[in-house]
Amino acid sequence: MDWRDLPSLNALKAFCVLADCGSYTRAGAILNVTHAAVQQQVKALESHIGLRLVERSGRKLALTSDGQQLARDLEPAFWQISQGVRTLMQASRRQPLRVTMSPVFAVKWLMPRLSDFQARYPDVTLLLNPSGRKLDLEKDDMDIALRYARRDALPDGAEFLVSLDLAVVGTPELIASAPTKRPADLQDLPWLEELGTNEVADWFERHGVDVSASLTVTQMPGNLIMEAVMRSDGLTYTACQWVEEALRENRLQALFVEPQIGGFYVHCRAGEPRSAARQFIAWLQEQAG
Amino acid sequence: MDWRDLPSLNALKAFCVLADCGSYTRAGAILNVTHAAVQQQVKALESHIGLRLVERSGRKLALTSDGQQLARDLEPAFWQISQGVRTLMQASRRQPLRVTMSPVFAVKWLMPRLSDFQARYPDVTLLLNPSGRKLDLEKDDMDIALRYARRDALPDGAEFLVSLDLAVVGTPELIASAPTKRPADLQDLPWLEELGTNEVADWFERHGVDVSASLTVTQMPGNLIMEAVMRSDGLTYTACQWVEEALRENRLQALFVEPQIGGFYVHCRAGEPRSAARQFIAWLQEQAG
DNA sequence: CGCAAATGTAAGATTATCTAACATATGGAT
DNA sequence: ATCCATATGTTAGATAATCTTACATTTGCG
Repeated sequence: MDWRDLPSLNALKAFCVLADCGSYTRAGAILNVTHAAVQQQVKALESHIGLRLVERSGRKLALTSDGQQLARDLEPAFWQISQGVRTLMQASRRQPLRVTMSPVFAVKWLMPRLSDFQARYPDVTLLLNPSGRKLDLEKDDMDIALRYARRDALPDGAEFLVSLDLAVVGTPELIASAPTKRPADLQDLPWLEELGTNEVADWFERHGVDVSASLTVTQMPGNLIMEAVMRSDGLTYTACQWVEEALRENRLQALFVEPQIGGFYVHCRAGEPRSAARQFIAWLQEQAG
Repeated sequence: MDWRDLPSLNALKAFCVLADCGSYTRAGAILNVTHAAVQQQVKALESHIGLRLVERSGRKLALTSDGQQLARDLEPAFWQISQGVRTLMQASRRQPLRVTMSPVFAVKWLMPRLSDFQARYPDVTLLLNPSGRKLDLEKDDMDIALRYARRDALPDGAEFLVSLDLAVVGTPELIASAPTKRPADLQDLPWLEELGTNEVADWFERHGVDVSASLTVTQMPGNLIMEAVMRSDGLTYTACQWVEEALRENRLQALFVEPQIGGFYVHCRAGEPRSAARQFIAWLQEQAG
């Protein structure tokens, strides 16, 4: 295959359209360019090949016999290319964009805004996967992940989205039931944390408290924790933003607030080519910023 | 046919070559560009289609199933295009370049230089047609004409080549046989001119001589004229350059020399696309200049 | 482990391509 | 016939696509 002295493929395309419709002006309209562009392309093609392909007779154009022969070869070839590309593009459009995130982020931040996205990009189908488990983009076949991280530990390639103030949260009653001046004071109170995580012990460690001593931590599914906290079953460590309303109404209190210590970032699978992914990420950033 | 959202054909070409050879670096070499160019084109194509087409596993590349499907469509299409173009280009190369000119120009100017052209462009076949008749480029199917014109009457689109000094020419014997001070003196001498032309009468008219009175003009084929002039059969009107040697050796004399009054120009058929034509014309200009 | 040989990325340079503006040509309407 | 609407043809300069350069990253091999 002699790829090197192939003429400009755009010129071939222009000629093929011209052959189809028999007019520079109309061919230009079809290709969304001016007649002059088509005419220059065709001229360049004639010059590359070394034969006249088009002839003028009056106001009409006609292909020379060489031009007709070339058009006979080009038309099916371009048709085949067009079909092949179209098939893949349709397949691509049918695939929804798969997004994974923690359930609390889905409920508190993403879902309330989602109707705006769907109004602006009605063609994009989102497939949300709220999951406590941190899914792997490649292995679990996800396109985009929205995850929590501390500010100082953003993974590579992540784009920061929403800043969060983390704090220890409990009912005023529970907090009043014991001293809460220093972090160490809290180790005698009951704690609740998400199944499979180690947030509470980490928190004490970061605050210089040795928790090798007794520490009552009950693990439960994330969606049940706030209910239990509200019943004064224990303290938990969470973002003030997720319990904003309860804090405002004094149904909950926040202790040892760490402002903007971390937040949610967006992570996109490497090399994701779909424009829908770019659109969704840009929309997330707009909503966040 | 949806010509408008076809992806960049160059990107498709790059992908097709990549699919062929399985390496950005090699594909770049084949297309005579860097690996980075290929890789950007393929990435742009993935982004246009919205699907990944290529995957890296270690140092090797592999097409995704979508990529394989696309390559299956593209390869025969590009092959067909390539064949169609190649066929026409070969046909074009086989056609010789048809050049018409006056016989004297062929003999005195072109032929002596022709071996230089053929040495430099051995691929170009010239078909020379020396002809007294002024052929029509279109009707007589000629590509290039080399013709005489006065400087002040160059036809449109003509490129001037060689400047000529025109003069009345005759043997010293003939010229000595009568007064030759003023143009009018010459009207009593015998004249020779090319068949079918009117050069002599025109010359007298330009010099303000009324030749409605007797004027002896013998018309004959151009190639016989100089022989007859040498035999003192008459005067003729010609370019000093064509009889340079005879003038130098005083076998002929020139009267009323009009320096640089006209010359030969080259005229190419409108829209001639062959590079051979451009090469020949450039060579003519170089030889002339 | 360090090197060689790939791929990946981004900024800036280079080309190809297009537009705008005007000239020319043609066929039909007045 | 002459004018006008509608084509094509041509060019300089603007715009956009494409490529290169230079560097980073990844991977397999000795």
